[in-house]
Amino acid sequence: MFDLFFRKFNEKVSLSAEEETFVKQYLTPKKLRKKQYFLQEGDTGKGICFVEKGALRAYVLDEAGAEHITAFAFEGYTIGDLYSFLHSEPATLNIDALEDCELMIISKQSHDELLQKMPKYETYIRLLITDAYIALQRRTTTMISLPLEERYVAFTQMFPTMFQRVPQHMIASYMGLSAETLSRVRSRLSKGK
Amino acid sequence: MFDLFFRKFNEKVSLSAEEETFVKQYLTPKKLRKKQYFLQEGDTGKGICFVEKGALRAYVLDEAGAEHITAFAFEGYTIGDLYSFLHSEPATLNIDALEDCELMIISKQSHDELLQKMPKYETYIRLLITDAYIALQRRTTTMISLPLEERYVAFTQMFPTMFQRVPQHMIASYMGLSAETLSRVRSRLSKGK
DNA sequence: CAAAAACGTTGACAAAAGTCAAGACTTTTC
DNA sequence: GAAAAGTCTTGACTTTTGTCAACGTTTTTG
Repeated sequence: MFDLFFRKFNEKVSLSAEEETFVKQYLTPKKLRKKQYFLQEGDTGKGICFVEKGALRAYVLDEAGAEHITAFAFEGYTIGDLYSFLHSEPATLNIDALEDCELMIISKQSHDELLQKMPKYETYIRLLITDAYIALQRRTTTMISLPLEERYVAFTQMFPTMFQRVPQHMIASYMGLSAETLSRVRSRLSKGK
Repeated sequence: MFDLFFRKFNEKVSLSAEEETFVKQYLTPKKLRKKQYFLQEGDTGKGICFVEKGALRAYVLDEAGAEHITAFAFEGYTIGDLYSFLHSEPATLNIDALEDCELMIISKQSHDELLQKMPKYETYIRLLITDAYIALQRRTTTMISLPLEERYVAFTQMFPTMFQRVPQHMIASYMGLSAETLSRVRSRLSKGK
């Protein structure tokens, strides 16, 4: 149940069995059925979640009510509304399950206590956020510097999993495109050129 | 000379006078004239820099040789090619001075030593990257979810300084737009919508 | 298993953004 | 202080992308 969480943790900072037991106290497992929300705009205090199994997405709604997907999360990813988590403010993101999920939840209180009591946790978090930041930078750079066709190819290479598990119109949304445009890009790419 | 660096540091983690002296050993001041590079694509081991005074930009070149600005940095900001810094690999970014600059450089070696010897430094870095990540997330969300006019307004509010010190065509580049399009957005906005 | 919902594609058209070129104005540089 | 470089705007035109609608297919769901 906690397998993947500690596998990923140990990849960054190695823990003894005792340390793992200590950290486990602060984690709350949670299951989510497909389409259920982990977080809705306005919620407070829901924590962040590590994905043991399944897939989720985060999205915002614009004034017209259209969804814009800002992130996906699969096994081994961590997802949440980081700003609202850290500042204990209402969420601006919606996060829901694309598949049935098994999650490990870390509450703000657990997070703060772990930071205080366990330097290795701080290191883990630092490395986690650093990786996330670098990935997001790469995504941003791709968005502003590559023409559409190459941007699509770059995304398929960055996130190969994503393209098998997520409907195309959601990938379009994630890329800031209409579903039709993405469909046309794909057909152009497949017809040679 | 080190004033702003420690002011910002203390905003996140407070340091005693002795601790400040300790950290100072690891910092190298550097001045840069306008248009000089701090970093060029392919460089290794140049570190990251804290801006005491002045302004810089980071950009990538596409195959056609066009520049795409990925970031600006002003007083109090930290800028560098984070991935290449942390992994000691050749930079993929170019970073140059938009104005005469006074910088504080942290080398990879200093960074690693400080992380080892000083838990407060690790905390500072964690908080720094967290803030940077949240800001970048906000930028990305703005890019995919807002129509152009509102996106421009959102940027002017996010970075009020930027719009007084940076030529407009660079802001256009940062937003992933042509200079002409940004100029037209501005004229539409000024002529009362 | 049947009905409903979701999904991906395509066509016709409209809207948005990019490109190229010219011109006026400002700042830099020697 | 004159020439050069950089900057911003505008117009005409082209290309890209979005929108709306329709259709066939697959997946969900009761």
